[in-house]
Amino acid sequence: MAEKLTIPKGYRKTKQREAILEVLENSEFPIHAEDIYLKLKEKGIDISLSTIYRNLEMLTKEGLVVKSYMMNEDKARFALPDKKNYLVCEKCGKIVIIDNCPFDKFKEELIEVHGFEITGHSIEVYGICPECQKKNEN
Amino acid sequence: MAEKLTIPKGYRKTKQREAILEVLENSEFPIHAEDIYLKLKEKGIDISLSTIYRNLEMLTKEGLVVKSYMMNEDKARFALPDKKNYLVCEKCGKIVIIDNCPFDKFKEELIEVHGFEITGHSIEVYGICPECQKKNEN
DNA sequence: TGAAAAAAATGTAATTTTTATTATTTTTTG
DNA sequence: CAAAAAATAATAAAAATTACATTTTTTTCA
Repeated sequence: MAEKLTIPKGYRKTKQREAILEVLENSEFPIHAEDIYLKLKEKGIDISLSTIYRNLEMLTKEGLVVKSYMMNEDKARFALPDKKNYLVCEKCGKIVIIDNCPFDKFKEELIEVHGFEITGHSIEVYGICPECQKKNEN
Repeated sequence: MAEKLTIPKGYRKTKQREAILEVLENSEFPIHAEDIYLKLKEKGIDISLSTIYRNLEMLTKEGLVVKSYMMNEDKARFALPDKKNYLVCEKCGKIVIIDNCPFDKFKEELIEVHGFEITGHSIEVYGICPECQKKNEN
């Protein structure tokens, strides 16, 4: 469970906004706008999909949320920044977060070679998870 | 300039298919389906957008092409696999390919920790390119 | 506390990207 | 060259996202 996030300064605290953040906090991996919509529906919170999109856009701009796309999917996923590097199983679709991100070790090298001032990154790795490997052994 | 690609076995050789591959070969970085459409229009090659999408889907499935999404864009980009790791400038949008991909060094570590059989990956790094850094010094 | 003003939320419609469909054309093969 | 298979173009349809006009909620401050 992640620590409690707060709505960025200059934005109002609303039920919907807090509810969206809560779903993202409790999610293990990047999810679609519609997943948030359905999760809130389940909880009895009535919210419109466009409100979710609008808030996700704001949260992304403010840096609280990271937007990403998964291989062969045509819709965006959203997650807190600590969940932006992940492994995806090509067979079952399982997503596993890479939490000790290997990236930092390369950062210096990249800065040197390309001169970029690096502000962020995202890594997606695809493959076959241990469970699906076992299934294929039959 | 990359080496000449061939249409995968079991598929027919058509003008359109070859033209799409040529555009991808000559492209420095991942591009949109519509970019391909416009480039071919320029060259006087008449092709329909759906043909481009259909072929990109096939080429992606066959592993000749990699599909990716860029930060804050809602449409897919396509490129040959050697161009799938890149730096994006947040200011001017410039894209620079990372060609000596640092990823391989971590592969072993990831396999050990998560047990995945890794088949591929893509890395997007965002930041500010040297030129935009200079502009901001004013 | 209670308007008035400001900001945010809503539902719907519109837009954009991508896919499916179908009739036609092109390529392959013998 | 003719038949069969595959690919294409054009169009329509579907899916994801954004824009718009209006309503609701929150804030402000007298």
